[in-house]
Parts: sequence; structure tokens; C-alpha cells
Amino acid sequence: MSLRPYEDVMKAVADPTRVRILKILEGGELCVCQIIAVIALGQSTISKHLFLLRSAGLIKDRRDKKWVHYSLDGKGGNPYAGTMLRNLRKWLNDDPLVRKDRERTTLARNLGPVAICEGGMALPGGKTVRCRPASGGEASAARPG
Amino acid sequence: MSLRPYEDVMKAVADPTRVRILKILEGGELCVCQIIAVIALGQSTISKHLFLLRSAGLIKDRRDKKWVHYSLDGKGGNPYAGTMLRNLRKWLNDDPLVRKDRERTTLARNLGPVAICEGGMALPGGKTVRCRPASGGEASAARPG
DNA sequence: ATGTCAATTCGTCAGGTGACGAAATAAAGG
DNA sequence: CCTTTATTTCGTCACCTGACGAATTGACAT
Repeated sequence: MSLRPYEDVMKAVADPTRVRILKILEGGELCVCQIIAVIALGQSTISKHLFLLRSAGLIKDRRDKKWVHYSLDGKGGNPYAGTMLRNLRKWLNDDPLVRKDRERTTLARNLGPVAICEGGMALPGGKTVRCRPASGGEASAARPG
Repeated sequence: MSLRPYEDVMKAVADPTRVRILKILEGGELCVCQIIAVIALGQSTISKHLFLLRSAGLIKDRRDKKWVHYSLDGKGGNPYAGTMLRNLRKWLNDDPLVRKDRERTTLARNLGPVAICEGGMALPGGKTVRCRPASGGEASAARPG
């Protein structure tokens, strides 16, 4: 019931990118590389956002082999996290960006972590994070610089 | 149901000073000078915060003679404002700063806008915004920068 | 143990945010 | 009309934040 945990949660959910992450996680847990592929921002950026969301008690992580999976939490010590996650379930479902993200998430789920990481943490057609030479030539994937 | 109004409300309620304002307004409407006296920040600072809160649909203003009174709103077009105000009613009531503000608010209410404005928009013992010469000598009120 | 590779941390930079004091605005009253 | 004065707006500054790329970490496979 103190100001600090309140502020942590509110600042966390006030950022558009972090809401996008929370909204795509409503469909179930996702690997970091999948989140990167959907949101299409640098891995360091996404990693920072995930850290802040976890610090606020909004998400939790689970390690499986090489991959780290994140999912919604809200059951931790922070009393505000659960309420805000519940609110968010009802909110923003009509937002065009959220809808678009949801489509991309479905795609990312079908591909799976392995394919996405091998594809440079990008969805087909998206910009890759790691420009691997890739045996076959990818038409419009990698954009240097 | 779009991201913009959501962001407006969340960013508004994520700032500690603005939460303090919302929490003291839970007791009913207050004049700007009373809010300044309770929060003890510069008038321009408070004015900016009030503007942001009003833009988010969290508070509304009412003019009476020389004074502008603010009160909680949440009934406007922004669907997130009402929910967050309802949440805030239950939240942070045990926070020491919020409690302290509440005491100061009671004091400010009892004094009324006129006395507070004449006292330099400060509670007795607080720093004044306007250093008026004041016919009688005030012991520890005015603190020149 | 050693290389690989997903993920995190570090260093940096542009832009946003909150604070202040000074100046402008607008309503009340002489 | 002109002063007074409560409030807002403007200009400035330090600090926080979100983005990036590069370097580092740490688990897995060989």
C-alpha cells in the first residue's frame, strides 16, 4: 500500500511498448525472440522492457533449454499488478496496433522460437537482428544499416 | 479504446505528485491555492499537473469568483479515467505521504481559499509563494530563496 | 573446455518530463 | 479605466527515459 510499488506498476503500464508486450502475452507465454519479432525493436530494448515489467511483478520468466519464456504474472507481492493486468484484459482490444501485434503473434507462435531465432529474430518480411549469411538467398529480409 | 487516451491516463496517474493531487481531491473539491499549499510546490508546477490531469479526464474545474476549484471527474469521454479513480480510492490510503497530505488538506479546508491566498498560498509554517510584506511580522513563514 | 547463440548488460544519445522563476492572462473591485 | 491578484503560460535547466549497437554473460552441445 505504499507509493513505490504503485509507481513501478503504473510507470510500467504507461509505456506503449510495454503495453504491447503485455497484450501479446495475454495469449500465453512467449519466448524473448518471439516478442522481439512481433514488436520489431532491438533486443536490448525489449530486454530492458521485460526487466521493468518483471520488476513490477507484471510478468514472470521461465527458462527452457536455450530460451527464456515470459508470461503474465500478477500473483506476486505487488498488489497493483494483478488489478492492472485484469483491466488490460478488457482494454485496448480494439486498438489497431494491438490487433496487428496479435496477428503477428499468431504467426510467431506457429513458427516457434527455433525458426524465429534462426531467421534473425524476425517474422518473414521483418528486419533481422542478426544478419546471418543464410545458405539460401532471402529476398527482402536483411536490411543493412 | 485506443492507445492515446489510455496512455494519457496512465502517464497522468503514474506521477507521484499527480497521485497526491488526486488523493487529496478525494475529500472533495479544492481551490488551486489550497492544492499548492498542501503539496508545497511552485504554482506553475501545480498548474501544469492540473492541466495534465484535466486533459486525461481525471479532474474538472469550476470557476467561482476569483478562484478556480478542481474536483475529481472521470465521467468524461476517457473510459480509463473512471476506473483508475475508482482504483485509487482503495489504493495508497496507508501511504505516509498521502496521510500527511490528508491532514494538511483538512487544515487547508478549515482555513479556506481566502486565508490561504492571503498567506502566500502556504499553510501556517510552510514556505510562501508570494512574499507579501504583511503588516504584522510573521515569525517563520516567509523564507527568501 | 570450448564454441555457439539467445539473452542481458553497457555506453551513448536524442527527446521527454518535472522543477523553478518570470512574465502574461483574466476576473474583481475601486 | 486601472489596479490587484489568482492562475496560467513561457523560458530554462537538470534529470529521466527509451532507443540503438557493441560487448558480455550464461546455458547448451560437442
